[in-house]
This record gives sequence, structure tokens and C-alpha cells, in this order.
Amino acid sequence: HDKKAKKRKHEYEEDEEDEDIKPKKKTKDKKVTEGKKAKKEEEEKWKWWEEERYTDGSKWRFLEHKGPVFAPPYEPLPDKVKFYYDGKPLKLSAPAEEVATFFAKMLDHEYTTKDIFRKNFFKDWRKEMTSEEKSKITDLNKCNFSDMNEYFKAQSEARKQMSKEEKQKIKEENERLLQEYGFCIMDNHKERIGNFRIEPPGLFRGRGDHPKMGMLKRRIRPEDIIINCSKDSKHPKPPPGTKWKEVRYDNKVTWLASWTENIQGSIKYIMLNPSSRIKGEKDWQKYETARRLKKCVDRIRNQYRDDWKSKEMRIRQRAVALYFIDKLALRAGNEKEEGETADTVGCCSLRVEHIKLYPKMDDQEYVVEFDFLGKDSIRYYNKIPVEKRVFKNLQLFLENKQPEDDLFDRLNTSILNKHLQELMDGLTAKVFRTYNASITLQQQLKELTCSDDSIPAKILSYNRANRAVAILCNHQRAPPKTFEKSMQNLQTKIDEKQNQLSAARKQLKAAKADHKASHDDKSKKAVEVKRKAVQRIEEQLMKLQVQATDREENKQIALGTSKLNYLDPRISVAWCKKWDIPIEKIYNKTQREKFAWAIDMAEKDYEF
DNA sequence: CTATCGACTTGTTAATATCGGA
DNA sequence: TCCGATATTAACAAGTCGATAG
Repeated sequence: HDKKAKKRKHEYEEDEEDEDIKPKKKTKDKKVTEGKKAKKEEEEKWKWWEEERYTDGSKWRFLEHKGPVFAPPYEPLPDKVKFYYDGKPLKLSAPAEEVATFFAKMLDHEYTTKDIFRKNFFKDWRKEMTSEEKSKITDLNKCNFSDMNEYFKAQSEARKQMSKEEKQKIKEENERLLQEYGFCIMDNHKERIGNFRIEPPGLFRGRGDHPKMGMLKRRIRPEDIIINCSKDSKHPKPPPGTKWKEVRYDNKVTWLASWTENIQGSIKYIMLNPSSRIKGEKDWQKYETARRLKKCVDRIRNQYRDDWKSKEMRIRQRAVALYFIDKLALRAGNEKEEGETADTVGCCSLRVEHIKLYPKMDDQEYVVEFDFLGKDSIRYYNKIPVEKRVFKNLQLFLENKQPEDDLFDRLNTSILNKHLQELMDGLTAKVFRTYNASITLQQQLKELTCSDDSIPAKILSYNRANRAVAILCNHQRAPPKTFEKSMQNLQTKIDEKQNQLSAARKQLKAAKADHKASHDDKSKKAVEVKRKAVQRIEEQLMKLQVQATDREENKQIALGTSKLNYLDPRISVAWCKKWDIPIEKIYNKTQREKFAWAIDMAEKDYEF
């Protein structure tokens, strides 16, 4: 493998040299140019999935890149833009002013009214002040940022009003930056980097009730950055007069650069785009693990049902938790450090206060009501009848506990995953989410697709299948602000189309009558034309109606996350091939790039 | 066994680009 | 051609899970 990689790397360099001599050699013959073009196309269509993978745990042999793009330096405000303290204008030092602008930009946001946000912001802001400023500015409520706020609003308005040429110029500059910094060479191939820009400084906005909201996210400098590349590559150069924190050559990891963020103290990375080999291989592998689970899921289910009867509490808890993870597609639920993050839970970290038991509810028995905040503080609410044994176990787990006690006090994700590992190689809690999502899509597609439906109707079925998964995974969204209006607009269009249709039908009728009377060629043609028109309008109307249904059903559901992360793309590709649906109807450009491997390899008979 | 770290995936939202009709 | 709606992308936060140190 090593040799192969080195050889290819060499080829690539030759290619580059080619580029260099191009201007000099004007008479360069056509064959060479064409050869190059072919090579380039070949590069674009590189099928990494047809190559062997590394088996030694290394992720690459060769890695070369230009390092990250840093946030632009702070530009002080023009003098006319004032900050007022206690009603009087006050000129701030540059560092204090910069932090003040972060707050000023957010004035319209609800965040800035929240106590914790204000407290955290003010504390961190004061750290940036000169001692003079610090002694003057002691109360955030006496700070008036509105002039600054208006200035920024005007700025963004001006940006919108820019001329076409100016906008074009900015676009080109971005493109240049992308071309220069947005790609790397990994082994023998040029690959797209996911996030090559360093996050600019600003105020941290956590999600949900985050104890650290409003804290200052500091500016990242070259001295904070660890570069990862290969020894024999052209190393990225730090900006003039600066140094990297470290340059390392670790091919056991996939990242190109990293830094430690100051809010949680966690590490952030620059990594490759989902279309890259390194991400694609991993993604593919994920679905293969889920498919292996498919083969032994019955055994595992029998096992945990058995374990509900265990003498040992820890085993019963483990078995009930696993049942929830399997049936409800809950996340594993790692413990979190209190006070560091918003209070959210997953399965293993559920507390007594998050469930309610109802021996009888309406016409159902043994109902469990879940109500908790999950990842990103998204509420999970569900009422679900469970088997009697599960219900009895839950009652047992709840005995003598306070609302804030753990439901599964003898269990955590580490214990659970160790157990799962014993049941199947590579099995962890999240595999159940992937498995259940993908199997649901496949089964729903089978159930919902009608062979004689039109293409739009088939796509509606696809979206419905996708929706079933999104509901399972609790991928909700707030209804878009403009939802009602856009629904109305669509309805208006439908009404108009309906009128058009009846008008067209009338015309067709008239044309037919005309033809009956005259029997000439011209009237015959007219009938045909009208018939076509009716047909076209019928089709358009149907399309609109399908669209309306789809949108209505999608009001509170977000399909993106499941499509991107949980559904084996080969299921969708196979479905498209089977029903002759263009893949573009299901996946947009980015998605097609990410799933290129699946589009290439899945046939219409693919089974998850 | 627990706590922490490191690397990676999964998730929402805001910003921006594109589309389609007036 | 302009404008608002919709689709796409960027940004970045928040999870999962394995490794390691104490």
C-alpha cells in the first residue's frame, strides 16, 4: 500500500510541474493538454471505494496543506459611532471596543436580555478593559450600545445594496481563498477540506439553558494552532512574524489542524469534507456495522427480554435501557459535568423526573410517558405502551428515589457499550439508531411506493418514508415563520391551476364540437392541441397538490439530519434505480458528492 | 473504577445563493 | 429584472465512544 501511495504522490507532483511550464511553452501540443484533462477528470471521479483500505490503523501516508485561514483582524469603529456610558459618550480602547461590538451586534436577539448571558458577557468584557475603563464601567445596564447597533445594521444594509460588480469581486475573492486553502493533498489525491477557516472571536451562544452563554470566545492566533501534516510535505507557513504552537506528523488521526477552545476547554479540528475518502470510508463502514446488527438483532432482542428477569439489578437496568434504545431510538446518554453545559439527557442518564408511569391510560395498559430535553435541548415527548415486564421493572427502579435521582443508577454508557461489544463486534448504542433508521426507510419505501404512481407521487412516498425515520429519531423543527403564508400561496396557485384546468377543458370541448361539425384537418389538429393542454395542466395541478401535501406533513419535521447521517444511501439509490427516478430528485449536489460511493455501487436490488 | 481527554459524528441555526413568478 | 420564498451551505455546538491516567 505504502509503495502505491508514494508512487501516486509522485505522479501528482509531475502534474503540478506541468502546470508550471505551461506559460513558457506556448506551442505545447494538444495531446498533452488533452491527456492532462483526462487525468483531471479521472482524479475527480476517483473511486476510492474500489481500493484497499489501510489495515494498520493509519489514516494516510502523505498529507500536505496550507494551514487554516485566520479571522480578519479587528477594525476599530469610525469616530462618529459612539458608545455611551451613563448617558455620556465614552471612547473605548480597541480591545474593549471589539468585545463591545460583539454585544452591540446582538442587541435585537433575545440572548442579550437573559441574565446569565449578560452576567457572563460583562465579566469577560471587563477583562478586556483598561484599568481606567474597568473603574468607570461597572454596570452593564448603564451601557448604551444602540448607536453601534445601528451602525452595524446600516453596514449590512449597505452590503445588500452593493453593485453587482462589487458582489462579484467578493465572490471571486472567496473563490480564490477556497482554491488556495480549501484543499489538501492526502496520499495521492486532492481533497476538499471541510472547515478551513478559523472561527472568529465572538460571544458564545450555547443552546438551551447554557450556563456559559455570553462568555467571550477568544481570538485564535497561529500560536494556538497545532498543525498536522506529513514530514515530507511542503509545510504550511504561519503568517509573517508568527509561529505555530506545534507541528506534528501523526498519521493515526485525520485532522489537519487543531486548537483548544476557551469556553469548554475542548479541542476543535480542521478536517476533510464529507466527500473525501477518509470520511466516506468511515461512513460506509458505519452502515456495514448496522447491517451486521440486522443479522443478529433477533438474538440480541431475545437476550435483553430474558435479562428483564435477571436476579441482578444492574442487568435488568441494562436490559430495559437497551430496550428503549432499540425501540425508541434514544441516544446513549453520557454523563455530563454539571454547571458546564445545559442540562440534557439521553437514555442512560435519564432521571426519575423524566418518566411517568401509567398502569392504564385510555384503552392502553402499561404506558410510559417520556418528557426530557435531549441533545441540543430539543424536547423529547412520547407516550408509549411497553411490555408488562418492562413496566414492572421501571416501578422497581423508581422505588425510594427522588425526582432528580438517576433512573438507571447501576448503569452508564461505558457499561452498556462493553456489554454490546460482547454481543457483536463493533456494536455500540448508536448503531441501533442507524440500524432502526435505515431498516425503517427500507420497509416504508416498500410499503408506500406504488408502481403506477407518477414520479412526483413516488417522491412524496419517499419523503413520507424519510419522515417516518425523522419522527423515530425525534428530528423536529419549529414550523418556519413563514409557513402559514407559504401554504396559502401554494393554495392560491392550486386554485388558479384549477380554474385554468376547467377553462382548458371547456376549450377542448368546444374544439371537439367544432371538429364534429367541420371534420376538417385544421379542427382535428386543434382538438389535439387542446387535449395536450388539458393533460399538461392536469399534471401541473397534480404536482402542486403533491407539493402541498408534502409541505403540510413536513411542518414540524426536519428530514436533513436523518438523510445525511442515519439512512444507508444505498437504500435510496436502489429505490431510484428501481423506479427510474433521477437521483437528483432525492439528493442535491452536496449530497451526491457525499454519497458518490453509494450512487456508484448500489444496484436496484440492493438490500440493507 | 472514575475522571478526563481526544477524535470523531451528529445536530441546529444563521447566512447566503438560487429560483421562479410578477 | 427585481423580489421574496426556498434551498443550500457554513458555522459551530453538542453529542458518542475509546483510551488513558490516577
